[in-house]
Amino acid sequence: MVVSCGETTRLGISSSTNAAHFMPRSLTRAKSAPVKSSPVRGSLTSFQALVSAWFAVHQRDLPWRKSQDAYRVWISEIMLQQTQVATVKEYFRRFTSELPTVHDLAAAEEEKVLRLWEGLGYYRRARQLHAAAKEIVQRFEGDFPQQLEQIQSLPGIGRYTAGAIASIAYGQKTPILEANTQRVYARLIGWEEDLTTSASQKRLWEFAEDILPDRDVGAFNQALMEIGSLVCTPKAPDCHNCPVSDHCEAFRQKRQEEIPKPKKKIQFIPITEVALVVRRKNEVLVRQCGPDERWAGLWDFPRFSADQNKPLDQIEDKLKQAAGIEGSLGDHLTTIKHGVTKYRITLLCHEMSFLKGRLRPQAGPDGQARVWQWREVSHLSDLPLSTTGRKLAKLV
DNA sequence: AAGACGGGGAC
DNA sequence: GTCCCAGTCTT
Repeated sequence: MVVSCGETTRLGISSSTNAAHFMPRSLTRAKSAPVKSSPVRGSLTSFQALVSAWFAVHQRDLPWRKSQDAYRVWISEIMLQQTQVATVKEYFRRFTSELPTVHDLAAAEEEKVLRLWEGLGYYRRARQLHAAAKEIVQRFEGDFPQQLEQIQSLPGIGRYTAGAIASIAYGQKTPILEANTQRVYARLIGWEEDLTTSASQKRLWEFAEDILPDRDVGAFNQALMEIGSLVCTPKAPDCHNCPVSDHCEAFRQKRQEEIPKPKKKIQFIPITEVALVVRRKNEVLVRQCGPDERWAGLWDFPRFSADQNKPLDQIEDKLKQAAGIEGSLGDHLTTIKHGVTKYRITLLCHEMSFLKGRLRPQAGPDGQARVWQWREVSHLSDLPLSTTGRKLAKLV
């Protein structure tokens, strides 16, 4: 490790190899006030310089890096929550092209916002984004707030996203901590414990704050995430091409594959469901999902949980009870297997022809009676649907 | 502290 | 198949 003159080593003034006695008295520190040791192995300024230099060369060309406009930074950060960069790219382009400003978003119909979000998942993000835009127009007169606390007060914005926006859009010295940086930081400090405990989170946020440079914080934060994404990967991290391997405790111990501890895996629960394409002339029956269920705000075909062994048992009764209409079960269309959080769903899709009855009136998510509706098949493209709903709609 | 919330990329 | 992803919000 190279320590340049004047920098503090990890051992601070207790190091016997530093050049303190060659320096003017004014640059040395009194023993009675020991300096806080560097948060990383070696010197912090060296670490920061290596991170920034690496980023200048290796950063990807991403659509949200073309400007620092707070609105665009915000949209990208929300889209990127639990969602990979590759997936977000095209969604970001389309969304910001259709709704270029916070005013456009605030004024848009929810249906339009959800349609732009369709396929991205975690749809609450889209509804909260929409709600936040309205709040920004009302509370902040259309100007995206700059104070960290105000940013985080917006729906859908937690500590990570607030820190990301404040640093990237406004250059504020605010820390971030997300999937990439949790892994990077845990390795840098050789953190042994499960990352999900509150003690671990506290330590990692503290580290994130301790390493911040005084300038270009937004680039620095993005650089650490980029290193996590491209170099310091969950499996087989590319330590020999890592700009900060000299500063990494896990690498020093050759335990980068063991740190951080793997997350405990979730036990999947297999379930069987039936979706119905209920036809009445050139219309089909659809339903808007309520605010407290999966795909809240999106539309879906009538869908029922079913017994794995006899999934179609009493299916006509289930439809009658839910929607108030009578139908006759028809052909099997397709079977779609998909996962939602901890569930592995086998979805049997069947035709059903309309016989008689009037749709049961029910209050929709906004209080209006439109949970169940007949929709022209040709207009299904206007409705925001879940991914399975869209697959089914394409077959209709 | 744990669970809910989606869908797809990468191996 | 498995693991993981630029998290947030609610129990």
